[in-house]
Amino acid sequence: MDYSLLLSEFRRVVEFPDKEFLKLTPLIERIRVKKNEHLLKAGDISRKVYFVEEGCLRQYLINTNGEERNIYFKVECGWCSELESFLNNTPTELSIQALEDSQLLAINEKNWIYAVTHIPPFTMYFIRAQQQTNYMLKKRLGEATIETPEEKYIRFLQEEPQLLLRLPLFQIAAYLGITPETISRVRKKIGSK
Amino acid sequence: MDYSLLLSEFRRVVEFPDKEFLKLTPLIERIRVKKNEHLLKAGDISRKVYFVEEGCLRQYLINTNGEERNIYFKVECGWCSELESFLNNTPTELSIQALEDSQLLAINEKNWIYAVTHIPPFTMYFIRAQQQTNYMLKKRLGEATIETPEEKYIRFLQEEPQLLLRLPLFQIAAYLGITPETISRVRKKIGSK
DNA sequence: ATGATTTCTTGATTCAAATCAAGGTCTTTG
DNA sequence: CAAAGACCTTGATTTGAATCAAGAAATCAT
Repeated sequence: MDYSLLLSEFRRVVEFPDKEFLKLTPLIERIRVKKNEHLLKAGDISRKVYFVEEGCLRQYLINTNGEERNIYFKVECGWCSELESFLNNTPTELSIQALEDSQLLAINEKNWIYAVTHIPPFTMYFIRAQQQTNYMLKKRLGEATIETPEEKYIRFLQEEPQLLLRLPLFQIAAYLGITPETISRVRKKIGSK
Repeated sequence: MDYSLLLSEFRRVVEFPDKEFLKLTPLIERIRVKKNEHLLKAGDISRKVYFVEEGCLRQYLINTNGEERNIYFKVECGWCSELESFLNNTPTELSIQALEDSQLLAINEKNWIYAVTHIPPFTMYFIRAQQQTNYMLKKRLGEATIETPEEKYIRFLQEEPQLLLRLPLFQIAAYLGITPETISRVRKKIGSK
């Protein structure tokens, strides 16, 4: 079994000795999911933390009208989970779905708790990664209601251009909180794909 | 020095033996800030993590037009910080300001890193608290662009009614991402304060 | 390849919330 | 207490994005 992608992601952020990593790998399973398959649905209790080796996941909110908003997309080297549900054993309101056929690493609840309490570099990696997510979410929350559709799309082009190439427009629209029609018009206006 | 509020907050979430807590208290300082004073301004590098003993802080985003959006308010027993800036030594885009005269506990960078690497219950508390914030932010990010002003205000009344009593309306408006005029009209419509 | 389905663009129209404006209420403070 | 300033409400108007609708382009499956 090759876990080099995971290890390199850890080492991007913290020091992670081989010895500690060997304690972690037995706690991991590798799974494959098909495009459109759900890993977590609103109302379910989350049982696993996922690391994307290949493919793309989205976490999203759906309202009573069936309208959806994507919270984020996670591609290679991204983590996707709903720890709040996982740790408190409560149903989540946020769903997780594969947008491409994907290969994932998964850690279950018991193993995750073991890792975070017994493998210090994992703990520190986790705190740092959480923190980055946190800051990103705070910024995006502010931007969500202060920026115009044009500003949102231009920011997206600058910050996450690679997603444009692999996702359909309506998914990006549901991420930016605007309609596909509006994006189409912004594109025309700014003369950009 | 009395740190009972902090200790009770820890114990709300995790087990926290007195022995461990005594390792933490020497790392803390108590500070007072006046209403409207800034603890962190966009462009600054964050140096401390704050725990609110009394008063109210807000973290907010400001754009080039001077428009503001409040990310959240933190009152008694809340934590307010920008760890991302703090840990990476990079300027933050999110400011922190006192909205009332406030009494805070503060932990500086060196001490925070010591605590999170040497005081396990602090580490676990921190991970759990981060996680809660994370989930709250994800949900609010989805809601920010899917809910109507009326839905936002009603949710606010249900979830955080105590804030209504201590904050001016325009701060709440900047939190919900709508104008004070719109809130006024929603109030009239739903016949509620 | 070809038809079927999905996705994207463009145009016309509607509508909800922002903006602009003014007056009223509440709070602070000298 | 009076005056100033801050805050909130209400009304009139504007406007930007959503919605509705249709057709074009791209992708997928057989």
